[in-house]
Amino acid sequence: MTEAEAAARLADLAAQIARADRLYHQEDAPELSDAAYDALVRENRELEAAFPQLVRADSPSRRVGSAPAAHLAKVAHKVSMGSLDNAFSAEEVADFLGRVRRFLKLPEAEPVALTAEPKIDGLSCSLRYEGRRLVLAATRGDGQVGENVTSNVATIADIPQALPAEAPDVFEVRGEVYMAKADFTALNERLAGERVFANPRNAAAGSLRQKDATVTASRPLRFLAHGWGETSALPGDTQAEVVAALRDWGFPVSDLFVRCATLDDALAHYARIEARRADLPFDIDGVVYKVDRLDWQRRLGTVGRAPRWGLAHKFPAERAQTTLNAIDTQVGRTGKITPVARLEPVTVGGVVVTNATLHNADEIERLGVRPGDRVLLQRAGDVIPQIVENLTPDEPRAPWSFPTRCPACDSAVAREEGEVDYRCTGGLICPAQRVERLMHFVSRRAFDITGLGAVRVEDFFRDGLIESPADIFRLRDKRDVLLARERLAETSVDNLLAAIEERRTVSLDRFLFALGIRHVGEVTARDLARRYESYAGFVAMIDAALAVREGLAPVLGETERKFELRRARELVAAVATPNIGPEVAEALLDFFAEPHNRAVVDDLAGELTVTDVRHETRASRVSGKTVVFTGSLETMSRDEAKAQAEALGAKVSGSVSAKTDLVVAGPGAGSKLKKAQDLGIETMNETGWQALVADAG
DNA sequence: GTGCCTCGAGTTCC
DNA sequence: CTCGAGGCAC
Repeated sequence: MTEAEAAARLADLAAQIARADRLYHQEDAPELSDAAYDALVRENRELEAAFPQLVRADSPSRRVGSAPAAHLAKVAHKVSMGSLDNAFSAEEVADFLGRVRRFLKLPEAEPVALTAEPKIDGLSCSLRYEGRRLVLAATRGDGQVGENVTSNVATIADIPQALPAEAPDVFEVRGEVYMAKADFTALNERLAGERVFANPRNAAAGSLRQKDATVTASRPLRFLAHGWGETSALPGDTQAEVVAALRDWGFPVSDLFVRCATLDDALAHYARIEARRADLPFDIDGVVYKVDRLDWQRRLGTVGRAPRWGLAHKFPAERAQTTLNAIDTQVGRTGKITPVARLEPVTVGGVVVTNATLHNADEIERLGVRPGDRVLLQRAGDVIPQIVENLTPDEPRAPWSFPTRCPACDSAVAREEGEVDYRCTGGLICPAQRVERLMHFVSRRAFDITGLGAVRVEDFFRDGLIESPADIFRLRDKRDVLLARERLAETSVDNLLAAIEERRTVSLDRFLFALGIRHVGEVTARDLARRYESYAGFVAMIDAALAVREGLAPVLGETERKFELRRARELVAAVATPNIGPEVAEALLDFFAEPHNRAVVDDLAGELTVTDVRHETRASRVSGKTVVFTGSLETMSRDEAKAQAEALGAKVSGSVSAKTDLVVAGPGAGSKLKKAQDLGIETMNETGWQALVADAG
């Protein structure tokens, strides 16, 4: 190869790799397989080795973080890695403590000790030790599935490769991988000129998630332990004891970690940490509190993605001023019209912000903003940009008015009685809504089809390749049409089709969530799936409920209000699923009553295998039974009792009927206990219930 | 009827 | 992440 040919090839490679990086990171639509990507990177490296004088300023090899994380293997966490709820004021911290007390039903005199430590701005990492040897390191990822960074972590000096003999057989240490401020500055100087990292957090993330661990080794990464995941045994009964054990085993832990006996102590520690913030060798964005007693942590459990026993008390967000250039609107999958602020680009908290949501018309009115105004911006929770205040002095100007026509389909825009949002009335004909629904369908929490990101869904929809979800599963018949498309090579087409085939079998909960029925999100879809277990069972319920709804008519002498109440009650009874009330029941039935939706769902189901969902529970003598709690519970809250019952496979009901199997009665139980006794239903007190739970393990 | 808690839906940047 | 609002306990 001549030098001229090599130079041309290097230019070509730089462009291809940059494009692949951009597609992967920003558009979520990779066109190259991992192997193809690696081949490009390898060829680039070899050419540069042969012609060192030709190394380009924009060479992929000189770019920081050039190996995208896509190329790291995925690992499922045994115990999910959640995030913490945030608080921004002392009041919110007090609220948190109040919630803890209420959940645990603690007497007022009982103190709740908290641990407090700085919240380091790095990236969470889980280190799994088996037989006291480090066997796996993983990033947090989405909390359920992270990336395998074992070989990278092996290069971090702070992280022990082995635990001492007294450590348990299985132990997952969790903590933060970070880069010290001074090391970050030095690294950027060393990388001089080329694409430098914006902040230590990005530097740490970019350095850890390298395919080539020798790159990680050259980066000054550090680690601080603050928790744990799966463990075969725990070296203590409190957070503070376990953290002390982690330190004894050789893990760095924060020297600002303290145990606080009271709320005031914890807040004082927050103030102390905040005062020292600038002098600390690493970036922090707040203080983390945890309930010290581990038995309480276990009882408090987790809700959604965050444990009830922990809280991140964040420092006030950084703010910046900028100009509001325009207010645009966009249409969501439900037709909601959302106003978005287009801003003069400005740096806030280390990133350049150009857009910010304005949520709704009320928010715009509250802020009194119009295009041209100066506004104060912050990144809420250091992530989502938010307009805090309008800085343009009040002067009489025409207020910004909400569009009356949908920006996508020109249908009328309407605001329902008592609702804040304006919605496009175009429904099924609005292309924006159709595309958004398709995007929801393929999104990670729904069908999770890799290679079918926002950009491609939009392209395919526009060109008529995909009009409804079922069309996605018929793309395999259009392989030649796909191949004929620009920028879609054979490998990408086959990768995409393979990804689609992988999802041809789907669990009922994901299936229901993916349909995008109003008010039916992930949790509600799971409730429905657990209740009906199979697709056939679910459809049977829908048909029966639709028949009930058809048959509803006011009876003679019934007032409209009474009729509405009866209608709501009967629909809720027909759907018969926990946490589904009148509003969701109505939305569900509205969806299936629409013939077009029904056709779309039937068509889709015909392409798929929908697998049954069974609620995984521990076997116990209340599995499959209906339990009612009545009276007051003394050692636990109702929520906790309910959670226990559900974990044992029981259904919790609020009232006693012939279908009830067990009534757990505390002091002050009245009519429900009496009714249970009259019906000959088994009853027990709280101690009996605890024994039953303990029996199940 | 009221108030709490949780969920759903929409959003930003890399 | 934030907001509004649905569901349910009190």
